[in-house]
Amino acid sequence: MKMTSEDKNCLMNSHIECHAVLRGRRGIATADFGMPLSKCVCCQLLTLLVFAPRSLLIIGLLRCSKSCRLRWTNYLRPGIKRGNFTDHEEKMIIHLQALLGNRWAAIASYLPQRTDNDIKNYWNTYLKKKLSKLETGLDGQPCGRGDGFASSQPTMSRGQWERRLQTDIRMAKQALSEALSPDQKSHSFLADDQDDLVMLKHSSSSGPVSSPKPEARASSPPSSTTYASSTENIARLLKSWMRNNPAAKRSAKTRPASATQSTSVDNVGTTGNVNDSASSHEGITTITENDNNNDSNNDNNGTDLSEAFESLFGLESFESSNNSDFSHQSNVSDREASLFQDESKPDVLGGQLPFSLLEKWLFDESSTQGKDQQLLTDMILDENANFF
DNA sequence: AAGCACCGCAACCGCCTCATT
DNA sequence: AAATGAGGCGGTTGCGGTGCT
Repeated sequence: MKMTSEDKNCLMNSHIECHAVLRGRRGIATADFGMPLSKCVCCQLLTLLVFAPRSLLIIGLLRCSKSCRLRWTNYLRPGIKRGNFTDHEEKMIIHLQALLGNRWAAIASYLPQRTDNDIKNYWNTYLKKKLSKLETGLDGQPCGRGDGFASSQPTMSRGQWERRLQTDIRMAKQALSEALSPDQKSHSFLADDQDDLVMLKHSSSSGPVSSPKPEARASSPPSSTTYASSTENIARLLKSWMRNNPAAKRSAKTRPASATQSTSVDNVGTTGNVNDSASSHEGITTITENDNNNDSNNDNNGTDLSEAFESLFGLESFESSNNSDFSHQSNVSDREASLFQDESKPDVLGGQLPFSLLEKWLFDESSTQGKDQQLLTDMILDENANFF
């Protein structure tokens, strides 16, 4: 029932804002902190605060701890930015939504000043309509990514849809073959890629969770692999980007080498047939040494992939920089967890978020080198090319 | 000015997972 | 191992503001 000094500081720092916001809104009041029974220093509203570990309960205001926490995280927490989404943020949301589906918390983790609720609202009230308008387009024909990215399939006959799908697969196959030809990737991997790229292209508002035509992805296991597929997409595409971006490579290589080994999410296929030796957890796979060898045998992919993931994990490292003495073993599981499962919010109090590799990858549109990246950009943006 | 429709967004709800007892 | 509670998350609701007629 004790309040840490950090909690106090957070609440204190936001007190004025809290008060301004809360006053007159459903009778919630802020209070003078530290005293079980106190008055708000501004409005003198009598408020009883009981602080519990990681939560606060405002008695007498008919607020449960859950409500209070929610309000804090979504509204009162210092550093939160509301409204006025920038173009950059808008693009981030659109791209990430296409990749991750409606995993707002995950998306929000890449937009440190935004809450998942805010992003969700923005998507539902604005972006979805905007994209929907776009896709129904000038010619009045749906262009295929519903609900924003439109599973507008209902307006498309099955035959049309299948033809389109086949075209997409062909295109993806060709592009991937070109992109991956130096690597001599295995056939199964390639097939998996095609699948995912098609999924990317057709992902709907509910994202990969509800592929427009489940039967078209007959090789896919049930929905449990959905997120795996998404993170895998990011991993794979990041890998490509890393391979074609020397600057990114250099950046990745500046990180401690101990963390570069034996981490990958590259092998949880939607088909689930890529690496039997891999163990997965919520779509996150810890690749075995054998798998790593396989990767490293394929050109320098293993190294690059590790670097890519190290960089990805670096997204979280700023958040837990004081945990940098993790053992190698704990690095693997912890980092995976923090990246794809925990998806915890970066500490917005702690200062500037470094421009993440993922962001760079998402927006490095000016770069023309590398077919992979071009492919990626094309795949994601082609149908929204005129959108921005 | 009044009525209405629409929109944005904070809050709520229910489900799930995880930690603790 | 089972029960319980807290937190996280995504979907939905409803209130208040705004613009139009």
